[in-house]
Amino acid sequence: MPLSTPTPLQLFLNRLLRRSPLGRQEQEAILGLRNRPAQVEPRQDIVSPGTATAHACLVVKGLVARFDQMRDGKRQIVSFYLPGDMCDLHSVAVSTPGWGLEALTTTTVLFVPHADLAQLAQDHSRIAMAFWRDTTADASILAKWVGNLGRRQAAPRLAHLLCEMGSRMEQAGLGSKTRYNLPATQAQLADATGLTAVHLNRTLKTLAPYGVTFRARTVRIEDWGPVVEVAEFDPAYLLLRTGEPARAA
Amino acid sequence: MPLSTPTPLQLFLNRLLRRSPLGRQEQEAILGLRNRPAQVEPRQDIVSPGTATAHACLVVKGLVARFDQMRDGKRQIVSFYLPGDMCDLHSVAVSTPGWGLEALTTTTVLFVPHADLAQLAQDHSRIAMAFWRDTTADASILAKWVGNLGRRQAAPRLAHLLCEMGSRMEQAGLGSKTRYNLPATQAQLADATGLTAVHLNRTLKTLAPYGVTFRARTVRIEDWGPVVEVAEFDPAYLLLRTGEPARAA
DNA sequence: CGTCGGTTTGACACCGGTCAAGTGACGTGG
DNA sequence: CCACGTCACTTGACCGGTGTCAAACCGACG
Repeated sequence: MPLSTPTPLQLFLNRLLRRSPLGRQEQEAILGLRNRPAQVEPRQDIVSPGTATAHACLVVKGLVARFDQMRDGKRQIVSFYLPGDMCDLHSVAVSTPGWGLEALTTTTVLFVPHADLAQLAQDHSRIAMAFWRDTTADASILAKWVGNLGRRQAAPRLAHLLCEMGSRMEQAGLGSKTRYNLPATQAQLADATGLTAVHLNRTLKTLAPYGVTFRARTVRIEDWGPVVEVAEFDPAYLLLRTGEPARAA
Repeated sequence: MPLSTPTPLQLFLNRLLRRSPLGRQEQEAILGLRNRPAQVEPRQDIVSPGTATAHACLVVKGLVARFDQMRDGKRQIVSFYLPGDMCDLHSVAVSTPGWGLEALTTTTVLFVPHADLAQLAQDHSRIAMAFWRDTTADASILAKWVGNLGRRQAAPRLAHLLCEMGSRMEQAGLGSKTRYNLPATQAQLADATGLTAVHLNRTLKTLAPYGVTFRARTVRIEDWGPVVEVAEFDPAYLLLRTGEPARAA
């Protein structure tokens, strides 16, 4: 439990603790991580495609997207990062060029040196495991997206994304899964669902009868059940712990 | 370098060594992993969707696919595993139900207990890092697939997959990237590319002018360059080390 | 010779892309 | 306070890429 106002690194620690038990000493090591805060304006690339970095990037406030860019400039958003998420944690294990990171809204981030994270993982096996788990959770979401893009039509596809973001938002303490702020444009949601902006707009309307609306950057889902139904959404892949955060022995 | 006939676990070790340095002791620990071999027939599920397992699954011979299944029975293949690949390494970090594993051809696998792998990671920080890297490489491929499915048309999409499989086959020592055995049916390739079997067949034909053929389960690419071009294929995301395997200090 | 799984082909329907125009909210500068 | 530009969203008409359905083909194997 965070005692006072949560520092940015607390957010990250909390996320880890949701899935992995960590001792007091390990928790302090994480909270003591060196870092450099930065503010990024909407539509600005935090990391341009093809650039290697020496820092992971913790989202503190706002919304960040990782994307793959085609030769003709088309973008496919490959994952969203919410406050508390560490964007490039996997790049501690492997420096990963080839993807870009874009701030979708005014965003506050913390840059944390890869080297420090790697050192932590080396010194504390439980932290190593926690990082690995965290990366695995991201990978699990990626796998689901592959299924979503490959085998679902526009409406269930979008519905699935909105269910996912709702669940993640709620779990991050940023709203309820049936009503949350999603600071993205329709064009960006299109980039995430593999649709065009025009068709995303139309698809959004076909979801209206189900009580799904997206206005003023706010997603509202009147009735969770039916939407989950069309989306075939099963949150298991998010690997959320439902109960208390895991505790160290 | 494997000295004598490579044991199955050697395959796995080699794969790890391609990306991570490991000392003699660590290498021996991996080679000494408890395991249970098994043979699986084509089209048979190694792990049914929704089942949790206590074992990771090392492919020794053949081809395995991880897939996501929709309510109506449609499948989306989410990743392919070649000999030497550990199918569910990530599930050591998090037990991941929700996906199935299917043998595409007659396949030999080795089941390795999660617990033993976890123990190894706990005892050897370099092994932990190696596992993490390995998982990260898989995740990188997943991310690329998201881009591929979301923003490319059938022909470049399929071409991209064939380039990827070629590169991976070659690197696993199972052929050359321009000519390799891919023991999958067209329907299964369709499941991987998010197409229907019918359209996959047609798409295959549109690639013929580029010198791409798939007959008798063998992919042939007459001229690598132009195909890479239409596919927009850049192998960086495979995170292959081009030079010597990394060595421990 | 018959069966079966996999592949190939054709005709047709439909989902989603493309292009283009129009609306509405908001901020800026006159 | 209004004129204007910008950006996101909306709508319509049309087109093309894929899906669907159904039949035929083919090679492997009994």
